[in-house]
Amino acid sequence: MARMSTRPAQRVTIAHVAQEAGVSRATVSRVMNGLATVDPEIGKRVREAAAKLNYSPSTVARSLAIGRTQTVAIVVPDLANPMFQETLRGLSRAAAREGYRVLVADSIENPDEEVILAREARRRCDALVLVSPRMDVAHLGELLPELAPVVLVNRESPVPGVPSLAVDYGAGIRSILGELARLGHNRIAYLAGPETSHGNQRRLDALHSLPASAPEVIEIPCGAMFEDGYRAREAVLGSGATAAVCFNDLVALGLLGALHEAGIAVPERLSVTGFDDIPFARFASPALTTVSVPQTELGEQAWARLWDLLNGREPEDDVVVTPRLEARASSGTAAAAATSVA
Amino acid sequence: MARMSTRPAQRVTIAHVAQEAGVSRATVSRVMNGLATVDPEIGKRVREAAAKLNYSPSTVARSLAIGRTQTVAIVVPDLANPMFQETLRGLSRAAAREGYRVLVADSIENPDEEVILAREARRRCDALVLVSPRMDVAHLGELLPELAPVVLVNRESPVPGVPSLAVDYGAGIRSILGELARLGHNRIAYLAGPETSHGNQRRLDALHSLPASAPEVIEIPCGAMFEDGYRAREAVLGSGATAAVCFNDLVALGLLGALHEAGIAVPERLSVTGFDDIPFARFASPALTTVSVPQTELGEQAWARLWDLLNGREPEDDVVVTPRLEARASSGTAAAAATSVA
DNA sequence: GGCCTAGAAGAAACCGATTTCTATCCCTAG
DNA sequence: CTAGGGATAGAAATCGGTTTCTTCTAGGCC
Repeated sequence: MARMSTRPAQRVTIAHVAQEAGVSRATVSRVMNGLATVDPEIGKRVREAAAKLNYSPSTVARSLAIGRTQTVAIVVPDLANPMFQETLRGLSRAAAREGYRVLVADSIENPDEEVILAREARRRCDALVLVSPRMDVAHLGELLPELAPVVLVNRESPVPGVPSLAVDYGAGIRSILGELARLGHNRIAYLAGPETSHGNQRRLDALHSLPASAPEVIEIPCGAMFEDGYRAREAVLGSGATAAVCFNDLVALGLLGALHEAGIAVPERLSVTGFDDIPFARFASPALTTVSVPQTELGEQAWARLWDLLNGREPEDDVVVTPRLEARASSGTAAAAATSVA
Repeated sequence: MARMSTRPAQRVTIAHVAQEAGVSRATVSRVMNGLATVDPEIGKRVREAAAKLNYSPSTVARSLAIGRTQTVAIVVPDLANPMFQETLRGLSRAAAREGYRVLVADSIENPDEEVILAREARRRCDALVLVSPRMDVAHLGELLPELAPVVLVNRESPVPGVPSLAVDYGAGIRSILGELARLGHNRIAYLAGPETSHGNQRRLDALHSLPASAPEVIEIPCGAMFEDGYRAREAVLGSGATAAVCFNDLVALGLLGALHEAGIAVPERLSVTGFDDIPFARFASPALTTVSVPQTELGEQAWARLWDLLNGREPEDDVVVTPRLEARASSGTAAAAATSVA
């Protein structure tokens, strides 16, 4: 049987080591944790016994005894999204420096599942990071206290004492629109994100409260993924807009791909902008004009807040990140684009 | 104190619920797990007590008692790499269907750290997935038995009984070279990946064992990331090659970006190919010619193997995926490109 | 009506660590 | 010479569940 060769030996516990070394379990524990003063001779004997038996302590038993798992969970709406991957990475690397590990839970854009997942994930871990929760504010307000310690990313906290690292989506949208206005665009298409997305709501709020002098904005329902942007080409072209402001970079890149296939010059006939500044944005051709959200850093900041909370310290103040405009080649002056209007 | 509002109430244990319902802890456990036959009246009382106290069982204690954590770990060399993100996603979603969660560990391309991480991660979880381990084959062979149940992704297993999901990198490279040869290229640059990457070794092996009729290959040290490809432009142009075969899609896209900035036409003056077919490849402009590795599916397959192992079943046979050529717009016929040679 | 059995719930052991409490030993100081 | 004190290591309680074993009750059958 091939499997036999890989079957691990019967688990070695602290009791086995204690017996082998001829000491009590307490002493083994002390030696393994380098605690108290233990006779060097005994310490040596214990370590040798542990090595001989290839002992490795049970993390689960240890967690139960000390009341900590040294693990935090992160709940994201969609693991396929580069933004959430960045947050995960930032969190994971920052937490690792403190010896903590990260458990991931992917709600697959399902707000109900999200609530269940968050509860369940929290029970397994010492703390929780909720990224862009899709649940409505009522659920969120109800849930947060029982999830504490918890940190919100990409959304404001409705509960005092729950730190949040938010992004000023409105400012981001306004800086993009400002840039496009400067370039002479006065008819702009907005490719909207998922309706459940809090970030999309904020972008829409910003669009709806623009001064009268701002460019006209046509809203086109779209989505959050490549494919959504790719499929939106005709809707955008049909709108007569000279620029397309996309919900995020993925949508923008999808649209760019579709435009390229149709031989439509960017930015000559249509300017395209994204949101987030994912790593690919800079390397797209044409390089994508977008606003940068330092998502990796938000992941690291989330860890810093959690670490404060876990140590009973008052966490640092909430942060509202203002995205920075990254004007690149995919946006240009609104020129003869009007010819595409009927 | 703002923090007070978020401090969770003293943990509610099964003993509290038992007392509240006036039954034993054993009965509460039976009710919570829907086991055995419990008097409906008592069941109701227990459930009410649990609800009233807002009881949620300790996963840690439960794990210790039943000897399972319902968690698996995945160790990747670099969380920033879309390929590994895909594997993670496939694994996470497949495991979730069985009620399992995933712990991530990022070795940041450090083979020593990788060994430590793998051991540590395994202790916390029921099983382990090692993705593209960078450690040498001796370490790997030594480590795998003690990590079992474990599954390898992107690398063959040197230990019988440890399932592996490998990619036939050689076949991938050969199909790319075949396509380029067909297009008339006879001087090709290979932008090599990290030296510790097993996948890179395999690609090199394939390149070194080509028939004499194959195109000439110039090897250029590069890397695995965007930036590496971006920086490689001059080396590629200086080599006089008419096509650049890149270690992976990231490198290819970085190179494409650099070429675009320099106004060098792709594929007219230089054909560029990638490896992996990450989601962005199709949407790049020009769309990237590459070979597809179904990494999400490998993640799902990894879960299937682990699930078999966890249930004492013989896992399905190892898989060696042959990447499929995706000929797109970034490769074309080798034409007047020879003019770039001195 | 009495005996046997099945079923339901409690008591207690267990999972594998940590940690408090206690007992012992040895050394020093009065 | 003995009481006090500090250092070590063992015994036992604890963490919060699960599960085996035991007890008790009630129902069925002769």
